[in-house]
Amino acid sequence: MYLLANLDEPDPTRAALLRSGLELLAERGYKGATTREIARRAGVSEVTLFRHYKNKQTLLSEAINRISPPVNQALFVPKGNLEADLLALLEAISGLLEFNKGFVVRLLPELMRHPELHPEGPAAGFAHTFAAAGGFFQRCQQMGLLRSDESPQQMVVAFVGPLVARVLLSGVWGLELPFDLKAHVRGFLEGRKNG
Amino acid sequence: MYLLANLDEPDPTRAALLRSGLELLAERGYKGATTREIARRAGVSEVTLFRHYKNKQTLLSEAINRISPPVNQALFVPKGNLEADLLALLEAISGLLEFNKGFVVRLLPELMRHPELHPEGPAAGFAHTFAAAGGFFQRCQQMGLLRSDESPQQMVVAFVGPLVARVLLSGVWGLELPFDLKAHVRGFLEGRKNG
DNA sequence: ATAGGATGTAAGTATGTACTTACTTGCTAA
DNA sequence: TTAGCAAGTAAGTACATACTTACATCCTAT
Repeated sequence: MYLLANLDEPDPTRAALLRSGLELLAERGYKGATTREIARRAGVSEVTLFRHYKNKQTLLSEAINRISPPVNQALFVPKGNLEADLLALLEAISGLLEFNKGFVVRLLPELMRHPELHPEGPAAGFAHTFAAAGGFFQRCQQMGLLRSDESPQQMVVAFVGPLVARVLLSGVWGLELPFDLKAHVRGFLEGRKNG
Repeated sequence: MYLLANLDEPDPTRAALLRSGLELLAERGYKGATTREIARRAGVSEVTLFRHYKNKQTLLSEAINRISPPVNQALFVPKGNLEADLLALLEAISGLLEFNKGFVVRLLPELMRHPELHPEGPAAGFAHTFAAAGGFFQRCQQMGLLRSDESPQQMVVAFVGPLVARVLLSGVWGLELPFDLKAHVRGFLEGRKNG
């Protein structure tokens, strides 16, 4: 069960197939996600899978195009206390990444290998979330809370990037690095705040 | 041809097999890296592959355990001008990541999926490089150049993490974010330097 | 010259996988 | 009660893959 997989499919059979297809794609890759196992994990027969989707690629492609990361939009609006706002944002993203770490790290590269699975370009959900974070920093700059000698996008990378790196290092090499969110906010902020 | 794949194998047939095995593992995943294609790309017959390695897993496992990232060790010693030292370090790591980005992003998750390929734990090369970067920051703290309210490891993550994240975002979603190394050093340093 | 070692070619085995066809079962709506 | 729809079971097809066996060829060192 992954937070990122918010699939929105009323038919329970199709929903189960989409979900298990996505899980297996992340766990075992495109070739490793066999139709037999997708069906088994969804609790239906393999024949039923092929009655609902004309082939494996169609099923997985549909599942991927329905992913959307549920980040609370309110967090992208600065409320005044910058340090508190940043910490809340960082905690939300960190929690989401932590909860979905296996999923994120394994699924994304599989999508790189199989562009035919997302022909409409980068999944809309991710691009949107990223843009929202950029908007947050831009607003902080306009309000004079942050200096403007770095682009908002660069700030997103500098602020959130370490979390992504940590997920990778932990997932791949088992390197569980201590990382204190408050200290990161402090270091980030002291190097960028105005006045 | 990847910088990260510094395989050190004198026998040319074995070297070619290790290299093409590693490339295909990154490009197509474990299942997608077929012995037929590994042999073809190495310029030998499939039978020769099995004469040198008892099976596919042994070949790929050996290839993985020989990877070592060639980072110049001298860069991990602070020379005095902290801003210049950090920039040099960041540029070296950034260049290495950029040059190998497809490789890094695709190979690492494949290793997560197949722990049997690196049974001895995290590949020595990576762990060593990471520890060296931690040592750099620790020395800076001892010399009084950086504050000590963050651990050296946390500093590594905050400093290098954004580069890793950028490689991921660019490779997976095609999001080419501008990222100015000098500005990152400045922001990082201003939030952490002493005095 | 020749023996040994590394390689190639041809063929084959066993298995797994995507996908199909034919027939049966059970639930639901008229 | 019954027609129809969604699902299951059983079996099979066609193909790819990991790995093997048997035999021929070439190059090199003695």
